[in-house]
Amino acid sequence: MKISVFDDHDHARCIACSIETAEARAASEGLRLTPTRRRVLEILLEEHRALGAYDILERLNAEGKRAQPPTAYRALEFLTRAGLAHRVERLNGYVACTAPESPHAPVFMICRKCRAVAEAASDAAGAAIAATADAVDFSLEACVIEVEGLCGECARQGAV
Amino acid sequence: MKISVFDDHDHARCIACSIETAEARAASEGLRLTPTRRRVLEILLEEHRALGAYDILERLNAEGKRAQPPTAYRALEFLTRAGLAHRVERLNGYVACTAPESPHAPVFMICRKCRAVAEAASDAAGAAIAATADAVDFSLEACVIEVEGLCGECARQGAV
DNA sequence: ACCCAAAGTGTTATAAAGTATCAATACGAG
DNA sequence: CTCGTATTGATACTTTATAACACTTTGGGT
Repeated sequence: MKISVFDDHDHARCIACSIETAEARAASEGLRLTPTRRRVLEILLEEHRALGAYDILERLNAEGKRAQPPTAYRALEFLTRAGLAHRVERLNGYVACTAPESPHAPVFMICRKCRAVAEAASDAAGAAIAATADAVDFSLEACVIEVEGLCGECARQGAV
Repeated sequence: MKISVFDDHDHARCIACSIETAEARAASEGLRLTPTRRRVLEILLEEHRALGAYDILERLNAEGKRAQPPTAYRALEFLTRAGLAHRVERLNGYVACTAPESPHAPVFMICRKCRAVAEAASDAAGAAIAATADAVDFSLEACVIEVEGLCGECARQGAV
């Protein structure tokens, strides 16, 4: 298995596909993918990196808006609730979801050198954690798994 | 298995034991457990809850100090590097480590009602995540696993 | 005992991240 | 059309975190 985010891939297609899914979801589930929300999703999709709310804000404002912090936070909250984006706790940032069709407990792989963030899935990890929660009588509602290290590319380049 | 943090337990002993371990580690590994650092560890040990740096600061200053933010952050950084405390990303907070003897990849169970934070361990989850990282050619260095939900007590009380 | 370098602390200032509030507006079900 | 709800705009503020620099303590070498 290779994880495309860390390598070259058809990024235009990657974006188009996500937007398409978002629109389909919006149509079928009554979500309101307003212009700002849609634009924020596009901005997130432009990079496989976590962007902070203020990064988003900067980019919105570079396009002529006069947006204030709540604008970014509201759009990001909408997107995360809709499963179209995820918050990366470790980075106080957000990434577009790369598998918005299906609900899932994502595992993020954060390269500390190139800052790329890849979304993987690990049913085994999810199951193990569910079992642990169960064993200690804890009723699990949400799960954050974030891994930090080096992506293959950076590791081969002998990153410090 | 029961997780003591969510239930009654001999907390005084729990604190004493951790401080003792910290001192032993300091002696054997050349760590400098200075008065402020030690006091911060004690403060963290007082509750099985995540405290923010500014909570710590407040408590230090309630005791007559005139500490500024960097004082708290420095002590917390020392403690986390030494493995005596952990940062809980989800809460922007810190908890004392409940198993400071051995290095480990902790799993935090965060009760969203009573705010208690329990530290569990799941070798299976760690192994699954390591396998996932390996599969995508990612070289893992650190791993954050944080679970949110309800502890048994709060769940039984019919928490919302 | 004395000096030095490294580690630790105090202090000031500021950056970065996130939220409360309220007025104005757009939207869509009836 | 119109009423109620969701969304947006705008102002101000809180919380979290760090940079920078001077000063102090500590422990090893001589």
